Amino acid sequence: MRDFSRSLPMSLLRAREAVMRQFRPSLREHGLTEQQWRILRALAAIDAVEVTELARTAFLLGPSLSRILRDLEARNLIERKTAKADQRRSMVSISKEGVKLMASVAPNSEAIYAEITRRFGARRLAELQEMLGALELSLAELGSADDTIAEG
Amino acid sequence: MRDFSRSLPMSLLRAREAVMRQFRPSLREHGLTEQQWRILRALAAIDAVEVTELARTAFLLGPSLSRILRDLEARNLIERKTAKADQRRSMVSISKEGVKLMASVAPNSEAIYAEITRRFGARRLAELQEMLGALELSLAELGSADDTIAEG
DNA sequence: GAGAGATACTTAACATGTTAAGTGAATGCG
DNA sequence: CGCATTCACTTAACATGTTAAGTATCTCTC
Repeated sequence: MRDFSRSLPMSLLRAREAVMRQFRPSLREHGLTEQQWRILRALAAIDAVEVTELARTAFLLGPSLSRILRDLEARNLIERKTAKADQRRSMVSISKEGVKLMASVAPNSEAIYAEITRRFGARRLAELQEMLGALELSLAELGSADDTIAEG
Repeated sequence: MRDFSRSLPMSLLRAREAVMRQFRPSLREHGLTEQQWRILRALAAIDAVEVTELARTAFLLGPSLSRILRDLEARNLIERKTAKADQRRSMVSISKEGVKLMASVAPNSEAIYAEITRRFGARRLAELQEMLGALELSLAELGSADDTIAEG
């Protein structure tokens, strides 16, 4: 069997960890986890979203998002109100405080991203991202192994 | 601020998830998590290792590994014995049952990996892995942002 | 050879990942 | 209309990620 430390999943895991390792301390100083930060960033880009849509954008599973939203709401970083037309849905938006927090974290975060880009090379980074996107696409058609079996 | 869904961390996260999505169902059928599988694979390649070394190989943090080893030991998939020369260290090895389980999972796992390689292209996959390794390297010098501050 | 410090883990505590089950609100259809 | 189904979440339960603290053992130095 192939040396597993050279397998694609491990390469991806290590690469991602190397990157996140740069950001975590800064986020931590502001009392944010990586996932909470993803949610705030996703919310900052829009007015309000449904939870399901937010899950897709922030790439989180429903249950994780549910818990995190509960906590972020308790910290007054986001706001929630049920949709008028459909009582099942709730519209989530970032609060004033949330915006303020983002503003205090963003500069540092941007600087770190810039340093990573500088070290690895902007062109190379773009190539890498292109390949990652292509990989995702080539597996998306496949669905999960389960789906394949179910469909067969 | 850059659309975060196009950021490097998100690209890496989505790509890895797309890949792992293929493997998880098969592992699940055998009652294994991704991390447990990593440990068994790491152990299969050698006779016995110390916990710390295993953590590095399987890319797991100590506390996670500690818990998982406890569970794998309870399931008789691994064996542990304290080193003679140094009572602090414990040598971990895969058990006969562990080997048997691996043998039952490996074929399917190999097939999935082969399909991924086929879809994405072997050459392209090698290029991607090379870039991921390079990314890791270019950030390794940097250490974590904390270290940098500490050193400055 | 005794005590301070380092080492190799383990435990603890809290946050998230993951799957299954639960809840309340809409929808579709006879 | 009535009611089974679907939908949008939430809760639950268990596994791992992450940092800090704890424990036992070893090492090094005086």
